[in-house]
Amino acid sequence: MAPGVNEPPRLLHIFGVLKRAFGPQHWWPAEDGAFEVMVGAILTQNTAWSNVERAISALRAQDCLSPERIISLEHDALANMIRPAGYFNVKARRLSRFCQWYLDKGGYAALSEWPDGGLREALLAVHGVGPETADDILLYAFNRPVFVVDAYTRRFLSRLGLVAEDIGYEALRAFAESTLETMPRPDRVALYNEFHALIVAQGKSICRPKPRCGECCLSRHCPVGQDALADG
DNA sequence: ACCCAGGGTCATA
DNA sequence: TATGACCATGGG
Repeated sequence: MAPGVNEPPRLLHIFGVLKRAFGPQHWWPAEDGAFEVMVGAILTQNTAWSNVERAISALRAQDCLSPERIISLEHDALANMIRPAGYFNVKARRLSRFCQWYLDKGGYAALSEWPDGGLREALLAVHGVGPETADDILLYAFNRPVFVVDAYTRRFLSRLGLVAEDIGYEALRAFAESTLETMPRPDRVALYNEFHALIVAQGKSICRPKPRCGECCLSRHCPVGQDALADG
């Protein structure tokens, strides 16, 4: 059987198992602005979300949660505000560059007109925006049908035996997306949104004691994994 | 004290 | 092309 064939039911079944186990995640809900989502996507690079929340709160408290304000700040001022998110010198530069690009391109309304692929290429061309950050922004800020791949996703799907442990980012993304391509676009956006959040939720809860043990996380020792692996 | 987190870039071989 | 170093805070 060719790779990918007959995978949609399996992935959809896994999605159902995760949803029943962890419930709705409501990540980056519409009430938060799209710009805040983008800031969060950059600040959360290799960083716990609880730390990112402190940084975003600090930005909001100083009325600096806008691209105009951010590019107007001195490096040290911005770095100090986002200090709790870690890598503050690196991320201050990345935030500034991103905001400059964002304004240069005309802001959210203008960028919303861009096609999926063109927007993704443009995001990846911004210094400090890699594949996952770009896809976070595409999915959660621009509602584009992109399956976000992160360390949890690779661990999760490889331990289920669906992909190789060392599969590359684009290959894994293509795998996850191609298997669900027949679904209507708005449904895919909603599904990818919740799917990624649920994978992170299971990764945090089940992997907590020994994240890299290779035996927890939906392998044979995990009850959720047994459900997910069962034929649905 | 140690390990990890919703990564990405850059230098080196 | 493929590793390794580096960035840095806060929680378990």
